Amino acid sequence: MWRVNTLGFAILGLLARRPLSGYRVAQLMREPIGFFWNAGHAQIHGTLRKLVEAGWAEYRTEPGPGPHDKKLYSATAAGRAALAEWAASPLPTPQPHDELLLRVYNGWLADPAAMREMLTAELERREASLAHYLTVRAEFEADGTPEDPTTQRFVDYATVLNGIGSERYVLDWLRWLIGTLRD
Amino acid sequence: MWRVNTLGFAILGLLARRPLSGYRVAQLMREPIGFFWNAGHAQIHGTLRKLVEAGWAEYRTEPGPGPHDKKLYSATAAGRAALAEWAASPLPTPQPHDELLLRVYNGWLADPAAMREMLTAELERREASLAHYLTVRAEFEADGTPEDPTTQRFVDYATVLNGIGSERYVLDWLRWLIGTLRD
DNA sequence: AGATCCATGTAAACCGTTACATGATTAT
DNA sequence: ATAATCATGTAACGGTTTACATGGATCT
Repeated sequence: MWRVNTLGFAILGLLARRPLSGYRVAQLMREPIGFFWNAGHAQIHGTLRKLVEAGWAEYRTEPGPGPHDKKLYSATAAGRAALAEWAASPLPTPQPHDELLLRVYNGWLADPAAMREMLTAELERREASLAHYLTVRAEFEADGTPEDPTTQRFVDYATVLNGIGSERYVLDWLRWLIGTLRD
Repeated sequence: MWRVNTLGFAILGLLARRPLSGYRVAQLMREPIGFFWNAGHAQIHGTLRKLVEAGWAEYRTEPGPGPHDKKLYSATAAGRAALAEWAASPLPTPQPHDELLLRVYNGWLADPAAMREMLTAELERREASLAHYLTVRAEFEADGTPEDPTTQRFVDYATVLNGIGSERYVLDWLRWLIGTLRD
């Protein structure tokens, strides 16, 4: 039987919250989840099939638009239990892939003006991202700061706070770096 | 001809600094580069072969221990030029894969005590990592803070500062999160 | 004597991206 | 009329991991 991979748990985490079509999973994989995980629809459909084979998800069919039926997936009790155990199990050592740092590491060879341009574009992208996180945080706090770590609302809030911290430190670092590239 | 991927540039960045065997590349891919990129030796040998085919790297053979000859790779002039251009070219939108955040996102289902344990282990790992970065920074600054962005010494320093900032914000966030899991 | 380091390679399996393929419903 | 959205799938290719395979030199 298939050894469920991290993407499997990412998808199961969405199905554990509410039943979804593969198409909706792909959307959520862009918008709230996209800040820490992502996958395209081709990969998602295959993984959903494997989750069903593993007995961790099930679906009911509805007549959908287009040539294929719509499938509404949800997590089974076994799937939820496996997800709950996985969430708190020891983390594997991370294998980072940060292209920005790789660019900077090789930046001593590059034209400083071109480097400054690339970094400024990245700065602007991340300023927009921070602004978005701050809006979301404000919406959370307007309804009362979440406090119970066993609620969906709390964990959503926690990931947003992480996003804010993450963008803030990179922005500081980028501003310092761009400053060293002044002529 | 092969479209050089990000790993190709990661390896080329090491070869642009000094000639290396594939084995040494694999070592460096763990230790200083491992904080922002990584790959196993199987992938590295294949990519080195492709870099040579592309005319961006070359090697001279030396009798090595074991059944195969040792190959000392270095970047060609064309390779260096391509690397310099790539370093400052626009960044693709990043596709994050952060398992820690995925765990937290599903943590509402998990046992809070188990969650606290996993997060505490991660906290300790990252405290050690921060301590390491701080030592490296102190060594840099003892010899005078690097200031010229067109030197290897400066870009190495810049990546270490990034590491410090990155670990510090996650540590703050982890301490807050673990605090909410007190019983 | 045994473990670790240096050193390179192949093969199979799996993961991930891109392109191709179809087609109804709804909004502009 | 045209575009976007909803909806699912396959095929080909390329990237990544894991296991297998070999063997000298050096350290404990």
